[in-house]
Formats: sequence, structure tokens, C-alpha cells
Amino acid sequence: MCVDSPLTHLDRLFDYLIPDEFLQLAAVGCRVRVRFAGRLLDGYVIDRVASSDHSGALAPLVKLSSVEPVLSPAVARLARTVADRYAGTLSDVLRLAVPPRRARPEQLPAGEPAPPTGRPAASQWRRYPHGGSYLDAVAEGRPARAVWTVRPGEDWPVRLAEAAVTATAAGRGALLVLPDARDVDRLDSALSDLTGTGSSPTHTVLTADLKPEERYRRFLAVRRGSVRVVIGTRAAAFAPVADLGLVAIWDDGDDLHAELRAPYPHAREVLVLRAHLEDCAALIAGWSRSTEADVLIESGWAHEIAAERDEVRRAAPRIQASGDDVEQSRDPAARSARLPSLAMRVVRETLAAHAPVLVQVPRRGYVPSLACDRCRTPARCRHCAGPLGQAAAASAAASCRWCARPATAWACPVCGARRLRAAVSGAGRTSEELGRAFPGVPIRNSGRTAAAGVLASVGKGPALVVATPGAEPIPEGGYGAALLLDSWALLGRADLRAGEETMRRWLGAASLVRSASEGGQVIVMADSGHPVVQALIRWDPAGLAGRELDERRELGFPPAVRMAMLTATASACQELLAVAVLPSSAEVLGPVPLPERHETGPAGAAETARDGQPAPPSVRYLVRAPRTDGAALAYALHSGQAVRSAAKAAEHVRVQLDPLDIG
DNA sequence: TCAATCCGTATC
DNA sequence: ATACGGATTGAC
Repeated sequence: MCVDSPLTHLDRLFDYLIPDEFLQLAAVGCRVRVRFAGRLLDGYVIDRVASSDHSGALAPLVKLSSVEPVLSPAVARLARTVADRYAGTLSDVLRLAVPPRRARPEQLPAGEPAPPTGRPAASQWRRYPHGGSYLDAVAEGRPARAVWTVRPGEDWPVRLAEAAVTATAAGRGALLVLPDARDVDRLDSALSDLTGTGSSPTHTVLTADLKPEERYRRFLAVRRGSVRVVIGTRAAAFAPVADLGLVAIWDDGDDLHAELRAPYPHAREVLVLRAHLEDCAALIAGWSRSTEADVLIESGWAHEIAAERDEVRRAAPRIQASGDDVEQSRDPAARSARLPSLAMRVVRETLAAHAPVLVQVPRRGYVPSLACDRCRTPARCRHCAGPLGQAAAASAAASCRWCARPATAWACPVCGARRLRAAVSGAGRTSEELGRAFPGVPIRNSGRTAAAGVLASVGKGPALVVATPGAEPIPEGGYGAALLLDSWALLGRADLRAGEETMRRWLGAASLVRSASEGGQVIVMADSGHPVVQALIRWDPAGLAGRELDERRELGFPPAVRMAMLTATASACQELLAVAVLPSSAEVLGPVPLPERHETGPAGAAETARDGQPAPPSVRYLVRAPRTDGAALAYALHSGQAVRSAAKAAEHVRVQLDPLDIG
């Protein structure tokens, strides 16, 4: 039995008697209720054995909550492995892996198992060196593992669908994880096109936005073996696909793949562990390459599938950097759109050729924050050091976004200049400026905060499509051009992943543009000497990933090392570090004080606790260890958490392994 | 000497 | 959480 308790020191199995009345039905994987320390708790049957090591008397199961064996042995083992990897508890992982029970779907009869399909032709895979042999391996049920760097212009949903169907043709299941619902939709259609819409579905979609009953219904269909192919967002990485032949992840660098609930597992890591445990093929695919994927290649875990350089050059658009000073431009339209003359020319040409132009702008709303007009130092409030912002009305004065005080008589602390500018031009402002510069051209906005939301697609005609990264509508015949704006705001972040993330976003946009031979052009507003800009111009995500990984090695940051991040009050963190028996290779960094949590609303938000007491400030410690000691590091922190939870320590310490965002 | 209470530990 | 055991304390 695994009991559902949040206490770390109870993260182990407990033996219970199965009363005669449940003997037939309480199968391994069933949900049950048991009396535990005087209270009733939920749990799962992990195993059924004839005798127990426990010296005391065994309590009986109180109730069989459901006869459905929702937790397959393979998923139970996976969940334990994920918990160990992330210094978390099994019951925390099981909450991510198994959806809440609903009575109604259990009444439905199990569907017929989907009949095996034929193997797709998949000749496009053979255009990649090792691509054809990879698919052959999947067809033969061999556990081939690859990092696939997708060729510009590739119809990746169709290729992924072919890989999935190849696994099913071999009589195995397939599991494909994508960052968001839009990408899931694209793969869903590609799979439907490939397999036809027969009476029995060959695949199912598992996403977080399903209603609980539908989610559980689909989950049961997978568990009962009625569908062999599962596609979905990060939680689908745990789907109980029987006899798994292939796991795949699309765009593994997207931060949506990182789970937000403890123990914060990353879908790529879950699938990598799963490929090991279930001895199946794995495919890590994307336009760009994450440093983590690069580690998988360098360590020999995965092969590289990438198009030849010639092939890449033929398929890619023409990419140019433009770091011109816009203010100096003689073209008034260029000044009002804040676009360099090269970009203006490309937009005009493309619109004249009746093709749409993609304009990629950073996320967030309308003029989100302000910076020094001369040196671009972020502008901060003199009273509380919060970021200065400007309300939607362009005439409104700048004010602090934390304390709401107006920023009067601001002067830059670095260079002394007195003028402010928008640090990041929001999508709304960019659209307005483009509208003035190109009167009569239709402007389409796509993004989470846009009025029409995220657009799935756009037509062929001339249009300016303003989109935030990840929300670019799919153009019917490819974009004629793309402008990548405000890149210095992306690259200039003090974030370790800034280079990798910028490349991922740029390639995501550039991949939607026609090839250079069809006139496709990309203009990136950035200094052409910057290594990320260089890698974009050469369309060389592998080269950039290698370079970024070298840098992480020098700095001692993930994925070159294993890193644990502890967040709590200083005393709670120190307690944990005192009782955790860290591997001798481990190095403790910190503490770093964290900025006070600023709740919404103006002044007086410092006291957030219900009792009116100011919450004690949080700090952050980092603990780093070589990757070879990663398991020991996680084990030590888990054991330390257990000691503290057994001692009823009041304050909980948040432990995150290899978090994406190490501020 | 015994009961009341405190503290730490296990929870099957 | 709650239950239990062993140690500790205090009153007779």
C-alpha cells in the first residue's frame, strides 16, 4: 500500500490485510481506503503478497474505493523513480500521474482494442541521415533513442504521427507530449489524417483542460488498452500506455513542460526515465535544441537526427540581422514604426508579393516596463525599487508597479539621463505603430492577451501578423517574411537560459517562413555579432546548444551539474541542510534573500498572513553536485525532509531539482 | 511507589 | 494528525 499522505517520512509502503470480501476484487493498482494513524486515508494497492515483514498486527483495508486498477505496475515504478529523481514523495507524483476518480466512466464497458495499423511509408524520414534507420528500429521494437533537430519547413506533426503509427504497426503503444493545446491539436489532426477516422479510435488526447469526467474516461480507455497512442500535455507523460514502444516530446525547451506542482518534474525527464524503465524508443524533437538534449547526445544516450547542412540551407529563409539605429532613419514611416530601413523594405516587398508578414514581439501586455532612454537600464522606483510601468493610456505618467507611487523627476542612476522609454514594446503598441506605418494592410494579433486570443492559422493574403512567441498562427503557404523585434530585451535578461530560450523562440517564428528560394526572409533586430544571432543566421541550433552547454560547465550550472534549489526561511533551510547527509561532492551556495512577495493592490500589502504578522522573509539556497552524484543529492534532501517532517517542523522547505529558473 | 504528564517516535 | 511508550516529575 502507498498511503496518500503529504508527510515525507511516510513515503514508503505499508502492509494491510485484505479482508475476504475484497480478496477477489482488490487488485494491484486499485484505489483503497485504510485506517492510518487513527484516520482514514486514500491509497493504492502497490503489490499483493502472502506474508508481511511487519512485526505488529496488520490493519485491514477499510474500503475498496474502486475495482479499476488505475495504477499500472509500470506507472507505479515510474512514479517511484520520478520521486527519487526529484527528492519528492511517491504520493505527490501519483497525484500528477493518476486523475481523480469519477464514478460514471467506470460503468462504461471497455472498448475493443484498436486493431494494428499498417506501417506508414514515412519516406520523408529518410531525408535525414539516420532518420530512416531510426524509424526502422521503432518498427522492429528496438529501444532507439534520438534527438531530432527538425529541418526548416518540416511538417513535424506528420513526421511525429508517422513515428507513432510505426510503433503501433509493431504492436506497441506510443506516447507523445507537446507543450500546449495548440501543438496537441496539430498532432491530433495529423494522426487522424494518417489513420483515418474509423469506428474505433486509434489515439486519444489527454490535456489538463479536459473536464474531470472526460479526463478520467479517456484515462480509463488508455489503462484498459482500448487506445494505443496517447498525445497530450505534460501530465500525459505518466499515461498508462500498455506495452510502450515509443515516447516522444516536442519542443522540450518550452518551459510549459515543467510541472508546477511538487516535486516539479519535467516531462522530458519523465519520458527519459520511462524509456529506460520500459525499454522503449525515445524521440526528443524540436526546431531548436535544448542544452539538456545536447547532454543526451554527448553522453551517448541518444543519437542525433539532423538534416545535412546543404539541406538546411536550401530549406531555410534568408536571415539578416539589423541593429540600425531607428531614430536616425530618414524614412518617417520607419521612425514611426520604430523599424530599421532594412526591415521596412522587406515588409513592403513581402506585402507587395501578396504574402503575410509575421512580427514576433515579446510577451506581456502594453508597454510593460520602462528603462532609461539612453543606456536602457531598467527604471526602478525610488521608494521601493519596484519596476516602473506606464498605464495603457500613452499620456499617463509613469508609476511604480509595486507601490503605485508616480515616478516624478526620474533620473537614471547609471548615466543620469532623465528620459524613459518602453523597455519592451508590447504587442498592442507594436500593432498600432505598424498600422500607422502601413495604412490599409490588415493587422492580425495573436497572443494570450490579444482580443482574439491565440489564432490557429492565417490565410495567404498580405497581412501583418503580430504574435507573441509560441502564439504564431500557422500560415497557409508560409510567411513571406518575419521580423523579430525587441530582441535585446530577450537576450539582455540576466537569465542563464536567455540565449537558449531566445534561439528557441526565434526558430519557432523563422520555421514558419518560406525558404530563401521562395523569397522567404527573416530580419532580427539585434547586433549581428552576438553568438545567438550568429547561430540563428547559420540556422545552427546544435552549435548553439554545444556552446551554451560549455558555458554551463564553466559556470557549474544545470544541465552540466545537478542543482537543488531550497526555498524557505533561512532557519528552515539551515535546519534541512544540517540534517541532510549530502554527498561530499556537494557544494552549498547561498543564502540569497528573495524579494518580498508583492501581492496585488497598492500599499500596505506587506502583511499577507491572516494573523497580520509580517511573513518572515524567504531565502534561497542552491546545492550543486556533479551529475554522477545527482541521485545521492536527491536522496540526501529527501531524507532530510523526512527528518524534519517527523520532527513536526512547522515550516516547509521547497526543494526543486534542476529548476529552469535559477534567478 | 504510583499516577499524571511530557516528549519523542511511529503510524501496517 | 493521533496513539503509544518510555522517561520524568511530583505527591503520598
